[in-house]
Amino acid sequence: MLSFVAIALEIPHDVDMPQSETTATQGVRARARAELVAEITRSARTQLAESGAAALSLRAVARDLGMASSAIYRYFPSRDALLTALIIESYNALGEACERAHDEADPTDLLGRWRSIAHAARSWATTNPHEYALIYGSPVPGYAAPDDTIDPATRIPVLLLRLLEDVAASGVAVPEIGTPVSTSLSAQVDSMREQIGGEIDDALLLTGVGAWTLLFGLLNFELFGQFVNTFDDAAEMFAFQVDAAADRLGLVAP
Amino acid sequence: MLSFVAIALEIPHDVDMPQSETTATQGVRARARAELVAEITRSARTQLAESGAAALSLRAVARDLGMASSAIYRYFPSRDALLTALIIESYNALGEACERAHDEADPTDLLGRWRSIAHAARSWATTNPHEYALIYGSPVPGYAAPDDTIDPATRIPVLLLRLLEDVAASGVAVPEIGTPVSTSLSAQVDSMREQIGGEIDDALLLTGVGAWTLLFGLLNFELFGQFVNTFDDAAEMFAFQVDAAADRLGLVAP
DNA sequence: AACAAACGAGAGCACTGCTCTTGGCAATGG
DNA sequence: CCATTGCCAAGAGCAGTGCTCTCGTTTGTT
Repeated sequence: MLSFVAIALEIPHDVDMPQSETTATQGVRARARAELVAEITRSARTQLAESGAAALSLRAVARDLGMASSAIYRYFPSRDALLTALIIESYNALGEACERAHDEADPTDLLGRWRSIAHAARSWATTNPHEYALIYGSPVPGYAAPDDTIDPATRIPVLLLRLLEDVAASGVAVPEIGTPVSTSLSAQVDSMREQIGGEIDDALLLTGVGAWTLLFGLLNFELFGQFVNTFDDAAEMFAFQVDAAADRLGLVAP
Repeated sequence: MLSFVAIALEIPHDVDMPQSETTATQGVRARARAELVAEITRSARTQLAESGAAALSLRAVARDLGMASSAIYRYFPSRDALLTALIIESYNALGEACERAHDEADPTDLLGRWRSIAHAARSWATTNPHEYALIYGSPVPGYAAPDDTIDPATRIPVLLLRLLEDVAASGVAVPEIGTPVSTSLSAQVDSMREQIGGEIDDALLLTGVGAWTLLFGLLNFELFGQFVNTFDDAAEMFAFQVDAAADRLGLVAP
C-alpha cells in the first residue's frame, strides 16, 4: 500500500501544491490528501521523465502507487489536470535553475549573468528533455494551457527583463539596430513596458526578445533533432550563438 | 466504399509515395494500392489538420474510408509509419512553399529573397499549425525520426545555404561578429562546408545558422503560445526580427 | 486451369481515460 | 455518545485505441 511517512520529506521542487493554508491545524485528513497528491505527481514525474508526456498513463501511476485507477480521480479531475501540474512543476524547475545560476553570478558582470542564465537553461533542458518538451514543445492535443501555467512560465522572461534593466541602467552603449521599428510594434512594446514598469528602450527590448527567442530556438533545434548530422556537438554552437546575442545587447566582460 | 477514380488526380504535394517505379505497366494491382495509400494519407492529413497528431487514429481513418481498421495495416505497418508519411509530406509542403516564394523574388534582391523565405514559412505555419507542430514540435513519444525524413527536412536549410552562397558571391560586406569562433566549432563548420561544398566563410555561416534558428524560434513561440498576452500580433515582431537578422547578414535592399 | 500472393473483414487482446456504484472509514453535529 | 454527513478506495463497466491473427475471397501469374 502507501507509505505516507517518507513522502513529505522528498518533495523535489517547491511547487505550490493544493495543501490549503493550514498544514497541521486542519487535521490529518487534509494532510494525508496533500501527501497523496504529492505522491501522485512524483510518480507521474518519474513516468514522464522516462517515457515522455504522451506515454503518461493514469493507470500506470495508480499501479505504481498500488491503488485503483479510479482513486486517482479523487485528486486530479483528469489526465490533463495531472499534466498541468507537471507543466507547472517543470516551468518552476527550469525557472529556479536559471534564477539560481543567475544569482550566483557577479551582479556587475552583465555578460556573465546572461551566460549563466543561458547555460543553466541548456543544462536543465538536456538533463530533463521530456520535461522541456512538455513546456516548450508542441502543446498536447487540443490541450489549452490554463491560467495557472502562465505565471511560472514568465519566470524566465522576468529574469531576462531584470537583466535588461540593469543593462539599461549601466549606461553601456547598446549597438544600434539597423532596422526601423514600425509604429504598430512600437505600440506593443509600449504596452509591454507599461506592464513591467521598467526603463528599457525599444531597441534594447526588441534585441532582448530576439536573444530570448534565439535561446530557446537553439534548445528546440538541439533537443528536437534539427541539428543532427550537422552540429552534433550542439554545445559549441550554443555557446557561440549565446555570445553573439550578448554582443548584440552590448554585453561585455567587466 | 472507395472511389478510386477521383483520387489520383488530387495528390497534393509530390511526396515520394511507395508507388514502385512502374505506374501503368505493372498492372492495376499496384496502381490501386498506390491510390489507396494516397487515400489513407489524405484522410489522415485531414484528421491531423483538424485535431492534431496525437488525436490521429488509425481506426478513425479506417471508418472515414469505410474499411476495416485491420485493412490499414496492409498499407502502413504501424501508426508511426503513417505519422512518418505525414511528417515527410509536411516537410515537403513547407519546403515547397518557401522555395516557391524564394524563386518568385528578384534573384538580385538578397534581402527580398530572405524575407520571402521567412514570411512564406510563417504563412505556411500559421495556416497549418498542426502540421507545423508535427515537424517542429516535440517529437512524438519515443518516436525516432527515420532516415526518410531527413532529406525533406533539409530543404529549408539547403534553400538558406543557396542564399548565403549568393550573399558570399555578391561581395557585400558582412558585418563583423564580435565573438571568437572556438577551434572545435570551426572544425564543425569546416566539415559542414565540406558537405555542402560552397564558399561561405565562418562568420557568414554561423550568422546564417543564428538567423535560421531565430526564424523557427519565433514561429515556435508564436504557435506554441509563448507570446500570448505580450505580443498578440506576432506578425509585427516576426517582421522586425527577420529584418534584424537580415541586417546581421549584411542584406540590404538593392 | 492451378497456384500463390495480396487483400478485406472480423474477432480478439491488452491497453487507455473516465464514470458509476458499492461499501467502509473518519470527522463532525445533535 | 450515537448518528449523520461527507470523504475515500475499490471494482465493474463503457467506449475507445493500436495491433495481431485467422479466415474466406479476390486478383495476378504461371
